[in-house]
Amino acid sequence: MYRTHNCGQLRMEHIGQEITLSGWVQTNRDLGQMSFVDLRDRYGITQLAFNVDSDADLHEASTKLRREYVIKITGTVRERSSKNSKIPTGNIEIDVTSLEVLNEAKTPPFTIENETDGGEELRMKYRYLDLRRKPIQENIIFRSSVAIETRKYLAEQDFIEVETPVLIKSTPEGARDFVVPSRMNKGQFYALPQSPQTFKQLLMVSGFDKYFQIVKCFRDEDLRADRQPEFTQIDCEMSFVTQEQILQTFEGLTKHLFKVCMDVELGDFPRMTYDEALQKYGSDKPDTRFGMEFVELNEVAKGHDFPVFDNAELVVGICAKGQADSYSNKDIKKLTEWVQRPQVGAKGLVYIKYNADGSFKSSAGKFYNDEQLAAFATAFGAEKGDLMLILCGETDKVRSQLSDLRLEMGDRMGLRIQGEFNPLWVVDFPLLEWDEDADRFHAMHHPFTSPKKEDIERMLTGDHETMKALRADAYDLVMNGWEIGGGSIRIYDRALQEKNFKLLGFTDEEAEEQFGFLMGAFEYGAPPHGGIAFGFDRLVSIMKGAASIRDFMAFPKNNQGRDIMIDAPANIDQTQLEELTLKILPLEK
RNA sequence: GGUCUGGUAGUUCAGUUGGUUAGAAUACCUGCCUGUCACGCAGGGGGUCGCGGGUUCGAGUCCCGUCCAGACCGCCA
Repeated sequence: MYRTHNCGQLRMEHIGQEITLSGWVQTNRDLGQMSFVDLRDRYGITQLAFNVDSDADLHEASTKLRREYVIKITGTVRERSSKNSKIPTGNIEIDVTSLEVLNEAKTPPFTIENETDGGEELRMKYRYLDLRRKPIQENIIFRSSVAIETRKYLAEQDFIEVETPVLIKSTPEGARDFVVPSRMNKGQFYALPQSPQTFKQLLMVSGFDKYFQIVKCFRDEDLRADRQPEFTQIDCEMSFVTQEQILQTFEGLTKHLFKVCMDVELGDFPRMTYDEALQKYGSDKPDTRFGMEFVELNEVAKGHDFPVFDNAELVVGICAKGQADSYSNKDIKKLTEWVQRPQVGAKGLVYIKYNADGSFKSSAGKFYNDEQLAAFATAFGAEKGDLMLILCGETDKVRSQLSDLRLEMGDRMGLRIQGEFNPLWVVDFPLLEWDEDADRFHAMHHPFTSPKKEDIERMLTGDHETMKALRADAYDLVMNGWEIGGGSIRIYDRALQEKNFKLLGFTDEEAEEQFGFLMGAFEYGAPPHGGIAFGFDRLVSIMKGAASIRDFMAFPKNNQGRDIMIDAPANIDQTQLEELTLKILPLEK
């Protein structure tokens, strides 16, 4: 037998018992006549004690133990003479009577400790060693608990978990597909799903009523800290439901997960329309842990011969409470340069300081007297000591730029507090988005999203401008500035789906070829239905306050989409290529 | 496709205006040490300064190219 207990288990109540433990050597402290070895497994660390007086050979053997050796020991639990309050097993130690080295280990390339000295790349190459580290193990174990609780919660609500296929068909809409060549059907390709969207809708047609799946999805796009080419979704679909019922169900799931996995009680989630989110925060995924809401200033700003404002479509700003004194001219200059970086892209930044003595100072002071600057302050609701920051330009662009600035100021002012969770539902998304470059509409959510009931008639008959104004029962769950998930009420009528494809630039033939199976299914009694999908990796990392999802995936890929541990992707040999009737073209230089 | 930052000992990093034999910490090895728990003390080994080219009497340092990594923009219905 390898073990009677694990390394995190033994306490004072076990004193006197003979036990067997197996695990990894964390450290070895050799004091000459005696030595202490920390034995580690995923449950904890237990101290092993060896003494030359009780067994000289055994003590000698213990000094030969190196980091990460796998050993098995038998011994007696005894009280420590000097206790260690830092670890749960710190009151006891094992008086070892037998020691077996199960496997030796090379010196690891980085230290396997909570605070490792290893860099990102090295840790990824030796991910199996990185995963021995407690913080990473805790992340993976936490992820598992969230998955298990999700299944429990949804199963209790009569959801059925159905696996949908991974080898499916490529469609040009949306993200790039990963494709898989077919050997039996030469020259043809499967695609890996970007989501199980059409299959879950077909399951609704089949009458499964409430479906969920914790499922891998694939997108062949560039990576980010929060974006991986393969990722996991909690994917759901329900029949005979309203948007309200879906929101209730998944607000319930979210609250349950925070309660059970985090012991955090979330209050009811506020609702905000898409338009309101953009107007107040310049983003459809606002971080509502802090206010600093946008104030639109066209009325006070325009008509004072300040051409920058006069020529702008929208003048809009934020008020940074109490920051007037914190920003010198030099700081303002730096902040201006910050908003002018290409990532933000603002042309400039206008500030108004409402000084403690009641005076005003502004970069636009030439154009506005104190009374007019006071009108700005009134619009902002600013008080003495506040710093007003104003951008202007095209509405869409300036909102996005000010959103970046707002988040930056939130960071600087310490308003984006770790461990605070502010969820909200953003609702009433537009159905379609006009793409100037492609000269056609894009689906804001996806092409299966239904317009709101009251908009259906307008969609079937309306003109171009009408289409831009169509709203959908589409919704996102947002938390702390991150989109956790999104969904919609779907189209379940063939004619409406055909109309939608047409608006999105599909010919009838393309629509039939790519999604004929779905529209065909709509003709055989499709129920009204809708659903939602949560980004599981993101949800888990947000719950733990981490920015990167990689630490919550056992084996993530790097920036270039490579798995540097197994060195994938890789070439395949000529035989495989021939079997698949594939030929690799020379790479362009 | 683009922007920025970085690449020096096993590892994390420092390295001044271009100038002697490239350093620190940690890890590793050896010795000493009977209550350590980031044990301590003494000693030791360890370097293609990512790679290629150039400037120079002389390059870790400057220039050009290239590779790799990370963050971001584009992209992600």
